[in-house]
Amino acid sequence: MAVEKNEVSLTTIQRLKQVAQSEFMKHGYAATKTRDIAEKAGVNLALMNYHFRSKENLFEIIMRENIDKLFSFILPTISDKDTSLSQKLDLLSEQYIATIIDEPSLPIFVLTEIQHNPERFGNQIRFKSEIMESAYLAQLKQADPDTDPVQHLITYLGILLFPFFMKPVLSASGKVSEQGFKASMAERQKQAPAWMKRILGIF
Amino acid sequence: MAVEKNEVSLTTIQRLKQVAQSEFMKHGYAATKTRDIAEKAGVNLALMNYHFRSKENLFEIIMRENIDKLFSFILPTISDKDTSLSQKLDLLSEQYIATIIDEPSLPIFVLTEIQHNPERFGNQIRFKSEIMESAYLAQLKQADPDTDPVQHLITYLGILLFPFFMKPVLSASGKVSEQGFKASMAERQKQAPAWMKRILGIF
DNA sequence: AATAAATTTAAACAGATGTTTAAAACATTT
DNA sequence: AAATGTTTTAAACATCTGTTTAAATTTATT
Repeated sequence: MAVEKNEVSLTTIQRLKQVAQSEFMKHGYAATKTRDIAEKAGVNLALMNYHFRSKENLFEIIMRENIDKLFSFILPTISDKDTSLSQKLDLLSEQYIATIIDEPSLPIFVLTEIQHNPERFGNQIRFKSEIMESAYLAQLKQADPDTDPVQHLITYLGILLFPFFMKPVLSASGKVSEQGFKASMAERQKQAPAWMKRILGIF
Repeated sequence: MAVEKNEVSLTTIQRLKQVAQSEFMKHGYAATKTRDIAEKAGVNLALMNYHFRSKENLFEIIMRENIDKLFSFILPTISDKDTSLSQKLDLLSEQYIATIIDEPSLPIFVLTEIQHNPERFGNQIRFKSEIMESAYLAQLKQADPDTDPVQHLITYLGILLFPFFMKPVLSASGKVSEQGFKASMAERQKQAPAWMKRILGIF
């Protein structure tokens, strides 16, 4: 009995999760060391296993949250039957870039780890029902009946997310600063919907 | 003296490189074990170090080749001053998708490892001179003077490459087969230039 | 054929790394 | 205050993993 979720244990668990999230994102699962997580969280090494059983289990918890952050959070927007396609494109651009801008390595992290372990994480994306049968997809199909709407969905995701994949390249080549990247993403946030509307031929 | 590059050592080295390439692409650098490479190449463990000095050195060789495969191979196309922007967009779509279709995990692999080790690999992309001063970029600027041409470059790369990033997600969700993916990429190969031309407002 | 060089092998090394153990410290309940 | 449960710690364990060594084998040179 005794404690359910007291102050101390919560902050310990949260510190571990925070540091784990940061380390996993920076180095990927395999290159992240439990000792680094413990050290940077300022807790004893064995505490990680006490609270999370194993590195793998901790990782799975983190992954679940990040997959949600990358895919599931847009479900309300794309499922809304009361907004037009044009409005959805505006909203998606705004929401996606605003969400990812502060965690720019999230997309590449999630997609990399899904690729390294497809059987484990692939099915966590509620792709079939919620996305495939969304109003968004139907509206894409209506706007361009000749093209598989999934292709347009991928294209728009690419327009919104691909710059985050290229960020390390741009940064390392000394071509773009942190400031400059954020500015260019703010600009893209405004232009992306218009670009997609031109592709779809809607105005 | 003696041997320079005889039959046997070449095939051993090539087998090691082939397997290393495949293993690094599947699991990433950190999760790839030297023992796996040796075993799958059918050579003794120590031979890898004899021929390549270290796992890291072998990886760097592989990476150099893959960065070229992802970025440098388009330099002739984008530098050509005798082709129009429209022609370049056609060529890029054709070349990029044809090159990557047989190695679909190449883009995510390269960009992930650049992110994990930006100082080492980031500067290997000849971004400044060859790309920034290319005819392609000038023509993008001319077509849309109000937008940073680098942004259009990134957008088009996203349209062409992002589906490869999504492939594990689509596959794992059981929504798309290997066959289906290739077919959709063939379709995209045809449509992508038209989409980009609509974004740029050229016809 | 004899010698030298290059390649391959089996075995071991050294350090890293995820995890466990057993005890201590701390908090809660009775 | 004693007893019970929870959290934290230091240390050790067991395995994995990149690399090296020294000898054997194969290939090339003279």
